[in-house]
Amino acid sequence: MPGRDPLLAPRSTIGSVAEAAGVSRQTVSNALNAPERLRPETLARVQTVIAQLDYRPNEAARSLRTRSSRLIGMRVSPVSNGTGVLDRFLHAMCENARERGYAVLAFAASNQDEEIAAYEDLLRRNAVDAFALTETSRGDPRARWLLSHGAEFVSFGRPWDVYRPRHSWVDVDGAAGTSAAVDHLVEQGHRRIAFLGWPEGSGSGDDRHAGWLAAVTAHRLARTDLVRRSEDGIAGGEAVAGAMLDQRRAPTGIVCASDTLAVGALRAVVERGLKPGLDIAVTGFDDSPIAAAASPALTSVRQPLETAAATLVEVIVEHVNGARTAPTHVLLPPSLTVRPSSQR
Amino acid sequence: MPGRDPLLAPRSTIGSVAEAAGVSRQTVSNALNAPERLRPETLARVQTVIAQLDYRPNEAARSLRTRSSRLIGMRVSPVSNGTGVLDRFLHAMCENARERGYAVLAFAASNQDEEIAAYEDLLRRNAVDAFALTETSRGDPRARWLLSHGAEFVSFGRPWDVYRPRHSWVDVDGAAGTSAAVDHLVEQGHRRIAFLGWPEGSGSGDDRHAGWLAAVTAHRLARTDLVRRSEDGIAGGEAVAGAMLDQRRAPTGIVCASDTLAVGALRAVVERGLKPGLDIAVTGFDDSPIAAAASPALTSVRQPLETAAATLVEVIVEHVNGARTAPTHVLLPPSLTVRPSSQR
DNA sequence: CCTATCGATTAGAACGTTCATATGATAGAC
DNA sequence: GTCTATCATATGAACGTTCTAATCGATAGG
Repeated sequence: MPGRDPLLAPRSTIGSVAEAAGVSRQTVSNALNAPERLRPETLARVQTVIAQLDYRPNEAARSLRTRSSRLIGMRVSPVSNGTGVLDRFLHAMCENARERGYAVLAFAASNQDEEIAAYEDLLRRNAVDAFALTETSRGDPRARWLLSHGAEFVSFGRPWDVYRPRHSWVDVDGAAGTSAAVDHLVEQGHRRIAFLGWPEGSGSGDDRHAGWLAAVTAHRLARTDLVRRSEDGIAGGEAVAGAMLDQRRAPTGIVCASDTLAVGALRAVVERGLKPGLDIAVTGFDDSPIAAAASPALTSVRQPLETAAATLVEVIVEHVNGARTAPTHVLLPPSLTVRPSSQR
Repeated sequence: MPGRDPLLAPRSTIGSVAEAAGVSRQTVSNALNAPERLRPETLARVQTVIAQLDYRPNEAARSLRTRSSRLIGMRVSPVSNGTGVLDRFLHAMCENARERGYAVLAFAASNQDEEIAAYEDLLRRNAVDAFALTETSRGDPRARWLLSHGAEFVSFGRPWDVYRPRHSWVDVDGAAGTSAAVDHLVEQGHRRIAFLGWPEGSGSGDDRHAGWLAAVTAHRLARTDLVRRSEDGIAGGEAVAGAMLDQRRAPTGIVCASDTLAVGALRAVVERGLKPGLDIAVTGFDDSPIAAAASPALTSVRQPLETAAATLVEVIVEHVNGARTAPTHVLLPPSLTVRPSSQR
């Protein structure tokens, strides 16, 4: 750590390093960017001086010359839904980006139009090299815009309405998650297993429903009268799950599309004097903090966000530096965090 | 929106705008940065051309020349404690930064040493203009390092161990929050009100305890045997609150230093066959998603994070552009979100 | 009418890096 | 011994902006 105040001390540049090492600026540049071009002894000498002066290349100058900022743009959502999924994802993105010499530029936008305007602004200003797209939806205009403007990006989430997407994506297999939840409930001896999800039309919501349906079919279980839908929210989950518990052939297990719906379902179970876990098993999705805080603690599908972010950063960086051109699609399996809400 | 692919089309520069408008580059620069220097008709002409070509200044070139990146660095925490406080804060930072032409560079660091190394790296690379410091603690080495290296920064959180800090900070008055919680419980008719907090030594934890103590004293309530401490966590809160409920003169209200502890306390209440809200009132801190999801929903102290972020960005930007030199200290009052856990 | 002052605009350099190309040295082939 | 190929390093230009200082024209004062 240098003892000098960097604002008062004259900053070291590639020129001062070159002078001190008795080589040209280009040789210093090569020492950093293409060390194999230097004779070992020259390399060692330059590296010593770099270390002594604690030199770091000026990012703006590098960026101006190479037209690359080594920044990945990512919108941070205005509506925090409380699951913390995107925050975990953002953190993992930062870690992985850092390992590759990149950083993450976080920006806010209150809707998709504003987000696209921010894309355009950041691109034209040469402020970012690429974007990470999150919260993809059906008919998402953002991917279309980025594609038509030749911008580099990778989405976290599949483009649900495109058969053969021309851009890379990384996603978690939500259907596998709800299937695993059904499998787990079957192991616990349940035979009537319901699905509590969101209104039809959302890509990930329909995917989670499909996973339930596939598993229930594979286990040859009943599936009529066992699907209910509600907007995300505790109150909605409570109402809809309650109605289902009151029906003639009530389920003994409820697989939910979110932790919030699952907490609502748990409330409905308790209100009716039933024992959650013992009488009625409930599972959630995302393994958010409220899953661990619920009473009883909630079994939940956990997304491998760290792996997803690592993959996404890797693909983005390779797209940016040209090492990868073809669209890449990666689907990761989630895991099930088992807690008392589904155990007898 | 331009119909052209920005990667294929030749990008417009300040030079192409100048040519098209029949003025010099500097005049275009002035049109953007000091419009008052231009004759109104010249300004209008240049602005028209800028709009036609949809010109945006290259950020790297600007940054190189002015030595300012218009980026605010902020570490995103590796350990997400699940409250979502810092995520709400980050989002609010992004929004306010954007309004002032700044953006937020998010970076990861797994401990304070690594965080300081990241500061040094970003500063020497001229990658950021300033930092927002979060999660301040007693004996925090980060502020000292930044001060001694002449870096601009504002901390979210007071430096608890410094009498007259030489840097600006913005914070939320945690003591006022726990005081408000006590006042509220008194209004609900409670007389024995306990405090459930963290082990002594953390700045914000001690502050929250002080607020409880002040309010309890002001109301002339008992305070012996009414303070318990535990590491943050549901299990810890449950154990410690349970022990307190079992004691001879048990409290009827429990003010907690976090939502997690409060959820634990609620469990202890329910386990003993007592009615939360009716028999024993519980309050949390941070109004995190688990407060709304708890059963019964948890009364909690809510921090004005949006205001805090707006203030912090304003102070940072003024420090950076020299409009403010003296350290500024802003303490914001929190509010109490009242829910069933504290109501009869 | 000459000069001083002021406002609007321009010219050229500078920021610190990397790119494309040139140079010099060394070694191998004939 | 010269010619070529190859490797290591150096040279000068370029990236796109803003800074400093200069220029030009108009207005006012003597």
